[in-house]
Amino acid sequence: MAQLFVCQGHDVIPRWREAFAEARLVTPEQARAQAGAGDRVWVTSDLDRWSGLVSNLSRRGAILSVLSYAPNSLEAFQALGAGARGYAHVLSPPELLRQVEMVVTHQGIWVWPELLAQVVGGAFRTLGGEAMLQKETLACLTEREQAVALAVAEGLSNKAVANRLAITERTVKAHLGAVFRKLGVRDRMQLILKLSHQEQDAL
Amino acid sequence: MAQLFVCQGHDVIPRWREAFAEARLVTPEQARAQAGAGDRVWVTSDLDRWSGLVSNLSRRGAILSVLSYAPNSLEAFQALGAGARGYAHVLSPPELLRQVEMVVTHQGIWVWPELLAQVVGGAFRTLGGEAMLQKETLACLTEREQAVALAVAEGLSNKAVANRLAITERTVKAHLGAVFRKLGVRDRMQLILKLSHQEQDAL
DNA sequence: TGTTACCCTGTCCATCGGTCCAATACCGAT
DNA sequence: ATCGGTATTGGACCGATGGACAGGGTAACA
Repeated sequence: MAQLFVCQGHDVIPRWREAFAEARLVTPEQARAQAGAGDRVWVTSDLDRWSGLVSNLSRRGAILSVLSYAPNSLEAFQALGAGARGYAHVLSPPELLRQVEMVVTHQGIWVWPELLAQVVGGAFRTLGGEAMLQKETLACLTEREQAVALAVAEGLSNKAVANRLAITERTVKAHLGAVFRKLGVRDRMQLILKLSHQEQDAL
Repeated sequence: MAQLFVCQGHDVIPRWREAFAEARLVTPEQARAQAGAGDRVWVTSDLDRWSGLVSNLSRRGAILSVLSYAPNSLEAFQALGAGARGYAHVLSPPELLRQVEMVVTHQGIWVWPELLAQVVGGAFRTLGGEAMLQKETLACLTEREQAVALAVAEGLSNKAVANRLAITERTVKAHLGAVFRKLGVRDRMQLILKLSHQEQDAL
């Protein structure tokens, strides 16, 4: 469970060593070579292709946090989208870094406090809008059919939907068949498109 | 620093007491009366006006987590938008509940794992960073793989893609396999979800 | 009581989808 | 000229999917 700080060496942050005595400073290349599952890896967003590094290491099971000199919401979502679980200022005090580390090691998300409101608020508005569009097409479905349709629209397999709704896979198929018939689609792929993106349903 | 579980009493979850020995079960009214700054409050989403309760208590400094019998992205955003910091299944095992508690008390966000991708993705789209991210994901594909990926993202079957591109269905499978590998997705549904929010600008 | 709608389950079967094993050919780079 | 990447196929395997057919149960309603 190594604690790795990825940087180019041009600016070593003493706060990092204060926060984690056992921290190791490594180059991006060393990080790619050494980081494994469970390692806590900290990446500064001034590195070249930092998001690629983040997604690479996070896919390998490492726990990523991104540190930025100028935190902003877009970069925050780039970080989270790439698989990072933490996003904070690069000069955060040691106590804060330890707090971030505590959160991310427990499967949590830690975002720079000033951005948290936009993160949640903005996301909620879009989801609300999408929900309105979905409501129309879902209106003609029964409650259970809607649950199945929405689960399928998330990319789940029939087995996964059955597991989530605590019913058999066969029942999922039955509901799904009804959904296809009512919405006039042929398969789950077109259902996903219909629910996730309304405007082009000329199929 | 009380640990309060808000419920109507009709279904007391023993896991809650397993997770937190000092937990107190309270009604929504009791919660409004007793909860104060620093208290950890757990609310089930089957309560009437649960989101109002959540926003009320969170404004008073309590640390809110929402527990749902059927977690879904819309409800997750409602919860986060109302000020909750945690969102999990109501039947989560005690270890998971303690993990959530650990995260939220350290200023973190904890979201039911299956919803995390959507939470991040939905919020990212809000800020208009979608097109850039999509171009980045398509950039690592060859010209032919992009054509196949985009056709599949329209909901076409392998056979239909083969007809459009004037190649064999077998070849479509080959390209598609490469696309899955490079983009780190498991099947065509994940691919659709990854690409369905852009199109129109890559051809 | 019969009807209707919804929810749940089962079996059978044809097709589709994804991955494994190959192979051939083109083209640029070393 | 050999090597690596890309594009193109083939076959085979097996799980996932969707449709057809055939039921079970509950609840509301005339």
